Amino acid sequence: MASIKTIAQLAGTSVTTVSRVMNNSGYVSNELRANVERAIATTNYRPSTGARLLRSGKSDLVGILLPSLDVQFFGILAHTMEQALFDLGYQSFICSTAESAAHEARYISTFISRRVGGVIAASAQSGAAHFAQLQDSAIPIVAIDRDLNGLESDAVVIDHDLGGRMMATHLIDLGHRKIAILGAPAHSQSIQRRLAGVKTVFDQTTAELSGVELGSLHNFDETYRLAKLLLTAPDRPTAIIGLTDIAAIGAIHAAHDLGLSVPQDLSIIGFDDIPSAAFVLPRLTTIAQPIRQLGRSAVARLHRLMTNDQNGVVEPVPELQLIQRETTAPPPA
Amino acid sequence: MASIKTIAQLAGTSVTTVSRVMNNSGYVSNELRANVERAIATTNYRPSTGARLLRSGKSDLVGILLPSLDVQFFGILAHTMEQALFDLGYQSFICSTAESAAHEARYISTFISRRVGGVIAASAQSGAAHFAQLQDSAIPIVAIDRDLNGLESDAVVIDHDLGGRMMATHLIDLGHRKIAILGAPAHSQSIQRRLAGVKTVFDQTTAELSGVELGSLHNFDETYRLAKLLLTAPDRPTAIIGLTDIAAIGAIHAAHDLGLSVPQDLSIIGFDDIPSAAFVLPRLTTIAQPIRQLGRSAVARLHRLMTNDQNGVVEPVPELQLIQRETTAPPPA
DNA sequence: AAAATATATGGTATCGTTTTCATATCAAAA
DNA sequence: TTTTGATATGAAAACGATACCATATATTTT
Repeated sequence: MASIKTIAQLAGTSVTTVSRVMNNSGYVSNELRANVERAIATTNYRPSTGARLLRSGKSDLVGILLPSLDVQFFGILAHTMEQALFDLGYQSFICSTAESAAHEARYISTFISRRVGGVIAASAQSGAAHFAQLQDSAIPIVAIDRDLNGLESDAVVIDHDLGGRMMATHLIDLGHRKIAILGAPAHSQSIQRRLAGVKTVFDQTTAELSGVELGSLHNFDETYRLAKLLLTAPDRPTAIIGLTDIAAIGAIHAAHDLGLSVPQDLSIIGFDDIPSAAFVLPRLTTIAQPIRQLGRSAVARLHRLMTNDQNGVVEPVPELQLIQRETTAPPPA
Repeated sequence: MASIKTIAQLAGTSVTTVSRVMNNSGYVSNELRANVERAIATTNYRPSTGARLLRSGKSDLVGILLPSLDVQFFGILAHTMEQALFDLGYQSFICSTAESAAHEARYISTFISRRVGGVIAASAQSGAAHFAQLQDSAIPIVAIDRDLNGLESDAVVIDHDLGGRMMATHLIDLGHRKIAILGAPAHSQSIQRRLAGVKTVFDQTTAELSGVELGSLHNFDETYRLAKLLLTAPDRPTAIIGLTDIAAIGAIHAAHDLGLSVPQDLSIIGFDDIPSAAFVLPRLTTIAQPIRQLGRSAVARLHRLMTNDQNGVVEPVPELQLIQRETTAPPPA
């Protein structure tokens, strides 16, 4: 592989000059500059990031830690953040932990090894021990979607509790009095917060919580199964709150297969507004998380931390929005 | 930041010994090993990947180049490949080009700078000029989903032409004679190949191609609009071939909004089998791409190239499968 | 007892960059 | 004519790690 020495020889000059050409620093005559550029072009030489980092100590790499990429929510998040970082001149190092603590630990180790300049993380793990290492290494961290337990750090998190209240309020306002809750994964911080929000509302009204089913796995099959449980119980609810869109979609299918019409016999509301929410028929009423704004906001915060920029506006945490589509209506008379 | 020297001092030994402890090579007494390990633990020191690479020349980094991550197909692909690479001990450097040639060029430059050991790429661009640079740098490349134009390289690509034939055959076997085609994005290599496959079948039967609409953007709104065009034309087709699931879902919605029942009035078939395909009601009949197998197969090939392993079985290119769900039936009498 | 081998440790060159320092020429200012 | 500053160039040190070489002692084999 060609190195800066190769280029220097080819251009008949010193490595110092080559470095100057590449970094546009100092003085270089037009002649030598041309020679160097020609040499670079013919060898398609690229300076080694490793050596560069080693010498200069400056890193433009940002670690992005997500629980997965095949869940669309995180796919969109990763995509948005990488675009935003790219535009700011950073490189993204995207990692998917597959919800495993071991993977997460290994990746954080890698972040330190690669001397990343900053980290954006949505940790699946409750313990934040690994993240303390980052903090000890003076690497700025921004938490996204869920905050890092017991770690003081910047966090870009939507108000899940409010989201829960919005779902409950919408259904109660429509006249529902027997409402069930369905969600997954039970261990997730955001799920628990939405659940808490929902319960807050119930505590203040006469509406009845007619069942809660929380699955451990966040997928269609699991939520579909639990939805059937909810819908075949005695004194069936007139509405279901899906703590995620996947759960709500599972409920739609369960209702469909049980011969129930949505929203005539049963109202269903979801949370997230993933693309599939608009694809199902009837189209799902849901609370939209501003995923892309969330990502951009996290990037902006990290950028501020990395550049030590004190001034400038603090980006507001993006707001939730009720997207009223076709799966909610007043309860049957 | 702590370096190997810091550890050596702390442990009262030389950098050589520290290196030996970290790499489990050579001889180290239990006492010194313990000292070193203690020093590492207290500083949470991690060896610099850059320096390591510089000295040893060995890279465990694999570049993954994809057109996007917010399209679920690529999200799943990225996720699977990263898991497979992780298990083999590689690090993944996932990049999303946002379908832009400029991004792609910059990323390939980055790959060379970071001295990646190999690349897996689904290029959005037709010109493969950038990839030639990789090849010149002796970096092994595996193309996935679409092959690299004019570049001799290993490719893991499903048989899109066959996929097209499977869709057409299924509908014709059901008795359809007036069939329209809907797809996007028009410039995509895979879309064109599926289209060609469909047409092959039409050339050999009396079935009539009653319309072809190709959008430039691959999203719901665009395909929904085109589907309406197809369905409001005189002599409406009895079936629509969606070249992607998104297109097929657009068609389902168009039919629904036009008061047509699927599959009684109109049959619809898709391609990909993304999760949403099973979420829509009626559930979409489609040709499943074995996305995860595709990813694993690409990783296996790259691994073989990187280790120069000649023996071992060559992974078969994964096969397509017709998933018969609820959107296809014989045409109305 | 001598030779060979296993165990243990450290010094130093080296990888590819950037940075600092040194030096030289030339033009403009004093 | 001497000073000053801009322009131009290169030699050498440094970054953090590994690899090679040298050295020393302990243990085993001849």
